[in-house]
Amino acid sequence: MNTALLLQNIGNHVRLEPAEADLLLSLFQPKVLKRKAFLLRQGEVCRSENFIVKGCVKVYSLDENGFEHILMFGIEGWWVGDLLSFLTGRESRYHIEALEDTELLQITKPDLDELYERVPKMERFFRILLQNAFIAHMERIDQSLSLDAAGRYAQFIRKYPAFGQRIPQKQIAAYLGMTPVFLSMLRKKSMAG
Amino acid sequence: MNTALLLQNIGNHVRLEPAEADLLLSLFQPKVLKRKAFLLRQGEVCRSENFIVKGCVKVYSLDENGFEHILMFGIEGWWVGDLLSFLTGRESRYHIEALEDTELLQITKPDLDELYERVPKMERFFRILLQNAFIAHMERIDQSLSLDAAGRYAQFIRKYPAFGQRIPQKQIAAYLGMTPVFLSMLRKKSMAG
DNA sequence: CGAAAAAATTAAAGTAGTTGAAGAAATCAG
DNA sequence: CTGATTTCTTCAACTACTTTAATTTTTTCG
Repeated sequence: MNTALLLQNIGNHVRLEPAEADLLLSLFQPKVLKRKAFLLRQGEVCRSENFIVKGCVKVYSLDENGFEHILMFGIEGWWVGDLLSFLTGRESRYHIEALEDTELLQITKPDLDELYERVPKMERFFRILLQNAFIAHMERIDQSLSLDAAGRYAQFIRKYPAFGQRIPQKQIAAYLGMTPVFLSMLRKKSMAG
Repeated sequence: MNTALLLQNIGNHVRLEPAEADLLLSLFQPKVLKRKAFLLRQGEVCRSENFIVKGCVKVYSLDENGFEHILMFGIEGWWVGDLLSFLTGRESRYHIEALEDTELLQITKPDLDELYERVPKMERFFRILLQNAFIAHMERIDQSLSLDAAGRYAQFIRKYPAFGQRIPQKQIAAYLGMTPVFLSMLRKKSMAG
């Protein structure tokens, strides 16, 4: 599996010695998911943090009517998991499912703790990761409060142009908080206007 | 100013030696805000992380129509700021304004960096803080996707019963993403039902 | 490739939430 | 304490978005 992408991702924020990089890689396990396979199911405990080497996943909850609400997508170079479950050992509320055949590198909590012990600067790396995720979530909340459906779609396409191509509209609607029918109507309108 | 609350808040997550606690307190500055005074304005750089000793603030953005969208409230024992601006030095998109007369303890970025150097376990403390904030935001996004206005209000009251007493309905509406008029109508209906 | 499943489009009817306006109640500042 | 300001309530008209359902287009995978 392509471990270079992981090292490059980490290298964006902290500088690792070769020996540290070797140690780090030894603590990650590769995992392959077929399209529609689950990395995590609601009710399970999330036992790993997961770096996406290839492919695409969605993190979502299911409400009592069986509707999906997508919290995030992840593609190559992104990290996914359920942090609350991972850290506390509680059951996750979320499903994580592959939208395409996907390759991951996984690290378990004991191994991550060992990594923090032996390569303390990795604590900094994960703090930065978390900061970025936090900021992205804050912006998303702001947008969900300030923008109507058309505005949220426009922002989404501007911010993640690649996703527009790659992810079915139905899923994008479940991420943006609108029905696929309405999204289709918006797109038609914006073509015309 | 009541510094015990800050030490207690930190003590929930990391154990400090007396000397470390003294050093830490020496790096925080007290600040007092009158009701309606600003801790931060849109366009300014957020120069401090702020621990609320007493009082209540709101973090909000203003849209082009002049409507407020509240990202979070903060009361005694909470931390507020604009992390993106604080970390990157970019201009903030948010206002932070006191809803009541408020007392804060502030730490600047240089002083926080010094604190990390001299008391490394504080890096862990802020990571935990960030994790909790991240998880709370994730839950809020999930709710904004899954719940209608009535459900969001019910959840808010359940999760933050104190806020229901203390914060004007108008502001709660701006936090929950609905109009004050509609919130008033919901409340009337739920009294009856 | 070809049959079957999933996704996208369109249209019409329905509903949750908004807007504007006006009076009543609560809170604030001098 | 009092006048001024802000907040809350109520109502009726309006609109952004949903729902249902039928048809077409695209994608999947054996």
